[in-house]
Amino acid sequence: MDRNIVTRFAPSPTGYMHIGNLRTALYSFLIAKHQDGCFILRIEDTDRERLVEGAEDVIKSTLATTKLTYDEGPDVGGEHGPYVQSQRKEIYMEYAKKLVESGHAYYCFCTKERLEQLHEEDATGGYDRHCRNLSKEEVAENLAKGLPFVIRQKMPLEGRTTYTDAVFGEIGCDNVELQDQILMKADGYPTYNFCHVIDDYLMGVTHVVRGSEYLTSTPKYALLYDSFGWPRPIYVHLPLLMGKNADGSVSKLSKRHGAVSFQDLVADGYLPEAIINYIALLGWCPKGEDATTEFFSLEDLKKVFTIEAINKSPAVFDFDKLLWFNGEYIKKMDKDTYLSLAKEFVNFSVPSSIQLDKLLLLLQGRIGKLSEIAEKAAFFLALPDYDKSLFENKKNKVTPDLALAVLQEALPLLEQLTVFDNDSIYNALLQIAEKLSCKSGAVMWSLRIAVSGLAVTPGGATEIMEVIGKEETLRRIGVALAK
RNA sequence: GGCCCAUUGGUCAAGCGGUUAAGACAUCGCCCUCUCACGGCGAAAACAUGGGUUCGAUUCCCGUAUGGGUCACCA
Repeated sequence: MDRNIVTRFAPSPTGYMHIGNLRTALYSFLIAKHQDGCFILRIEDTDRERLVEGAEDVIKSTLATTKLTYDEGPDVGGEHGPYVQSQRKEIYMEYAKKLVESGHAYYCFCTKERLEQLHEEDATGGYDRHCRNLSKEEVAENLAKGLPFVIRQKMPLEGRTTYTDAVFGEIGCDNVELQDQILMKADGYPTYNFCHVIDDYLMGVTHVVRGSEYLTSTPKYALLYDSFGWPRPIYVHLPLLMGKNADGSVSKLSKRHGAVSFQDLVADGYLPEAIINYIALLGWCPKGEDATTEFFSLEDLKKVFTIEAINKSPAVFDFDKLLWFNGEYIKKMDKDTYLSLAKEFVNFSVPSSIQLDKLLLLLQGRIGKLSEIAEKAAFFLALPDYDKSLFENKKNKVTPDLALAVLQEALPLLEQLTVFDNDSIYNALLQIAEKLSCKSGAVMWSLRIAVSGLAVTPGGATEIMEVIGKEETLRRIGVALAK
C-alpha cells in the first residue's frame, strides 16, 4: 500500500448502510486498491441532531463483512486522524477563520427567523447576503456581544467555475447561481460543504469518489480549494442508483423501494459476495473481452476495475437479477459452508425423523435466497391438504385410477425396504412401472404427489421419501389412498 | 422554475464513424429429466426525436422531447 492514490469512504452514521452507499464505498475502495493505494474510512457526524446510537458500528461491520478493509480509520488509526469529524471540531473553525481573514468567507448574524421569512417572500431567492459586507467593527461588536453566528462562503458574483470530473467530464456553473453557503453552523460544527473539503485536503485524498448528486455542488467545493490555494483533487462522481416505483417511474433508490440496506438484504438471505458482485456491475462494466464476464470476486474487481469504465447514466436496481446472482453463489458454495449458513435460516422446528441436511442440500440448487428455505421446506414437515385431482397429469398419462393402482403397489414394496435411501427406493419403484406397464414418470408423479401434496416440489419423489423417512412416507401414501 | 446530467430491448449493459448492434437477468418455446428446478438449445425484444458534419452515423455537434439530480445551520 502506498499513498500515490488515496480515496475515502465518508458516510454519516445513519444507523443503516444504504446499498447505494455501499456501492460508493466499493468503488472508492476499488479505485484505490487497483493501484495498491490507500483507502480511508471517515465518519461524518457533524449533524448533532441526527446522531444515531451504534450507527458507526453498522458501518464498520458492513465494511468488515464485505471485506472492504480500510487502511486508515476510526478504529485502525493512521497519521491523519482523528477520523471522526466531531473530534476535529477545532480544526474546522481554525480554517474557517483563515478564510474570513483572506476575504473568502464572512460572519453572518442573521437569525433563522429572518431566513425563514426570506424564504417565504421568495422561495427560490436564497440568502440575500445581508451580512456579506458588514464592517470589521460591526462584526467585532456583534462577536463581543456574544451574538450567535455562522460563517458563510463568499462566492464570486460573476464569472463561471468549472472543474473536470473523471467520469462526467467538464462540469461548470455560473457563479451567480452559487449561494453564499454556510461553512460553520451556529452550534460551532461545520457543514458537510466545508469539513469534507478540509478533511480531504488534510488527509491527502487524491480522488473524491461520491454519488452524482454532488455533481452540481462541486464547483463550490472547488472554489474552497482555490481559496486556500490548495490543488483540487480528482473528482469521480458515480451514476445514481435508482429504484423502480409502483407506477413504473424511477427515482433515487430509497427505503420505499423495499429492503435497500445491506443488513436488510443479508437478513433476507443474500450473501455479501453476491451483493458486492451485483452492485459492482451497476454503473460499471469491464472493458474489452471481459465485458461478457459477470462473476467477479473482490480480488478480481481490484484487478480489472478502472475509472474509465464507469458509466454516466443512472442504473435501476433490479432485485430479480440480484436474486439470480445470489442463487448462483449459493449453488457454488461448498456443502458444509452452505449447511451451516442455511441452518441459521431454519426458524422452524424439525422432527427428528426428518433428515435435515439432505433436505437443505436438496434446496441448495433451488433457492435464490436463504430465507426461501422455510416456505420451500414446509411440505416436508407437514403434508399440505390437497385435492386428488392433483394426481391427474397429461404428460405422464396419469389418471386418478392409475395413481391409485401405483400407490397400492408401492405400499408393500416400500414397506419391505430395509435400506431407505434414494437409490433403493428408486430401484424398487421401477418394478411398478413394469408391472403396470406404464412410464416410470407416471409412477413417480403419483408418488410425489402422495408424499408432497404439491404439484411443484424441490426434488423428485424418491428424494423426498428419503428425507421424510420410511414411516412418514408410508403414512402419507396411506392418506392418499384414503382420498 | 433556474442550473446541471443522462438517453442502446422491461432491467443491467458491450459498442468508442462502416457490426447480421454482443452478453446477462426477466419473459416465452423446445429438449433432457422421477415433477418443478438445474442444465442445453432457441425465440421475441433496443440505438428517444429532428436537424446538421461526413462517402457513411448508434457512435461527433446543435435543437427538441423524456427521465433524473440539485437549489438546507442534511450529508
